[in-house]
Amino acid sequence: MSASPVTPRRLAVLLPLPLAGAYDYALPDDLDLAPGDYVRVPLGGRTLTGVVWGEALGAVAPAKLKPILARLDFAPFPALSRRFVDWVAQYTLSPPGAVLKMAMSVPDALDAPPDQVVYAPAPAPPARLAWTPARLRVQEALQDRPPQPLAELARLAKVGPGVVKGLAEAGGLIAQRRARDPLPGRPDADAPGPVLSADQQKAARALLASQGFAVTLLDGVTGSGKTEVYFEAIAACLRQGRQALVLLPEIALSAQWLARFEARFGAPPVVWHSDLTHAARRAAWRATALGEAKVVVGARSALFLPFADLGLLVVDEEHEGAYKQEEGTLYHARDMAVVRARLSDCQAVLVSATPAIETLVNVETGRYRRLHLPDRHGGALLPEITAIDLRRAPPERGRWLAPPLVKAIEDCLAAGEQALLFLNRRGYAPLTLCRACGHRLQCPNCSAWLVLHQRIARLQCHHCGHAMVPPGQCPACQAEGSLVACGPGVERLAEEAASRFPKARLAQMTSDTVSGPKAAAELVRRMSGREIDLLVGTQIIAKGHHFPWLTLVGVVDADLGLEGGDLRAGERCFQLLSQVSGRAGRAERPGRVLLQTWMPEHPVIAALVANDRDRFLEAETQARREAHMPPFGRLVALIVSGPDVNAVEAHARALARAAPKGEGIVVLGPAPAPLALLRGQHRRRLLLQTRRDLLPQPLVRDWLGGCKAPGRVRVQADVDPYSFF
DNA sequence: AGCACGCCGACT
DNA sequence: GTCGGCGTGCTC
Repeated sequence: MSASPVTPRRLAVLLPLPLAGAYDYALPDDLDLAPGDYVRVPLGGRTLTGVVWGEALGAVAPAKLKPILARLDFAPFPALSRRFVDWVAQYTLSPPGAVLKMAMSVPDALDAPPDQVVYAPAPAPPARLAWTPARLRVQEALQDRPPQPLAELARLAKVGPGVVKGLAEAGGLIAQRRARDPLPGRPDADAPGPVLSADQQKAARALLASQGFAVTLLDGVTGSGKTEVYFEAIAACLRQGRQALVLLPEIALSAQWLARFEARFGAPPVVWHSDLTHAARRAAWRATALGEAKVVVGARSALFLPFADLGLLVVDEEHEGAYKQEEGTLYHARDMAVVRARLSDCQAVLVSATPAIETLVNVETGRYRRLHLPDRHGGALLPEITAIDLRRAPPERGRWLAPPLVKAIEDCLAAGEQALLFLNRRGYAPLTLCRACGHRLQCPNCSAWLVLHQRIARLQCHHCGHAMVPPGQCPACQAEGSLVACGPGVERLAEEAASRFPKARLAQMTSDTVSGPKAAAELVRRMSGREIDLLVGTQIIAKGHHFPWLTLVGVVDADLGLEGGDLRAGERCFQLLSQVSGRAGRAERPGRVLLQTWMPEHPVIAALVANDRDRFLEAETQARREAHMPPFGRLVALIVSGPDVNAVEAHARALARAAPKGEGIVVLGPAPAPLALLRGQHRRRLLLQTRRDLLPQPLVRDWLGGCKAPGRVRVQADVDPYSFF
């Protein structure tokens, strides 16, 4: 008779996988573990790294239980980060492991970093070594420098990496190993920075007065110097020895922001975004987890870094739609940043010239505090905004610039100043149709038209990336040469501008022509240096660049964002056009903005022209209040998708029949989602609308739990949907 | 997320 | 008659 088996101690381990929850593992006697410890555990046939999440749930049969294999020697996953992961998971209705995966996004970050290989000149190179010109340049580059890593040495010597490797193999260089470089400098809170205006100082003092959790909206027009104000909050955080996080919507394009940061703090921050090299990601992740990174600036995913001691969060351009993650775990980084600040008991600063309605309502109800920077720093004037009524002054046929705008550009260029034309539409033409039969070229995988990109001679779908060479004949009626491009995109606009203003130096700026931070910085440099007279571009020119000689902004289709009937269409359009308008006249030269519109009386256009943001926002807020729309009510969208239309439709109807009912609960749909076909998936949408004081998550959990989807149908819940796609 | 198990087409 | 396509389901 053997002794009765001792029940092993169990722990819950969360794995960075979209599993329903943490899994239980047996704790071997020789391991001493605490919540937060990184551990290696078996799962299926493989071994994975997870995080000890707490005591086991104990529901799993003992026979299934596997042992924890080892503890990893690294700073534990912080308790606050664990609470944050759990909070985000329950709020967004996503598996906690999927949220943990965002926090553990660098697979080998926990291993000791490998040594760096650097090259030094060999003290006694072989006599018969062939000293080619390239090899001599390598030798020269090392003349009065310490040993260099491969890529850096090749760059300095202006040779390919192969030359360096070849020279090392031939015995001309010796490879040495050394610990990887620590971070490049530390931001210094007391470095001599720019002098603040009286308004800026007042706002900065108010920011610094706050202790513990608080949310502050830093509200001021473009150019009012908000960045320098929150830099002072960062300085205060640095003096306390804590870490600060700044979220930017488009980190890849923010060279100007980085330059300002370095000018204030004397060293760069740690940056975090999806385009980092693996080594840089890993270094940034480790430095953040170990508390060495004092200031991190990043895109929304930086929110999930395992900060050792986070003492401040800043969300710049807080109204930006880019903060809403639209794939995988659906979350809004601005809202989650506020949650993260509450967990850290620290301050969150939301920054915008055109705050989101949600944020302004939080100010009105006293949940957030507002600091207002009224004037443009340096006394520059706000631009004068005028609508051009296209019904009264239409452009000629086949042209898109109305006569008053053409005249304004001519005057601007004649005065030696710069102009900007804004059209938020990539490519040459948004629609191609057959003159003979009326057939429209549509994407085979999505319910969207194919957009003609003439520069690369392709028809492209902007939703799934499908591309084809423009056909010579109509695919429907085979008529030869009958296809015509309808409507303007930036490429076509640039074509018209080139023919109307042949002497102007013209440049295009779209996500198609500007591929990455270097190209963007180069274009900004040419614009600043007045090597460009007329810039034509989409969204990306709206971002906070400062061009002193830019005095005219022409918005070619101000109505573009207003169609679609989406909840936030008006607000988004107002924000975008305000931002674009803010490009004009930021120095001593006053700016002008001309908006081409078919509906000058529309509230959005009227508010822009009257420069009356508050009136617009009040009207918009009132409309939301009356419709019980966010932030006066809560929304959860359910997207039902799958390859088979009938199965999708049937399950969407089944969900509608099983919808939660009750006071303050409304379920709309199913309706075809705005893109009823996306990447070959048919989509239907349901919308749950609840009163603000009702939590929709438990309702949705029960709803979906009691209405299982058949195999080939997926249901994705989107809490607080932002765009309605 | 990976990996295995499981039913229908073109090959030795 | 088998090799293999990836659809479905499980992993403590």
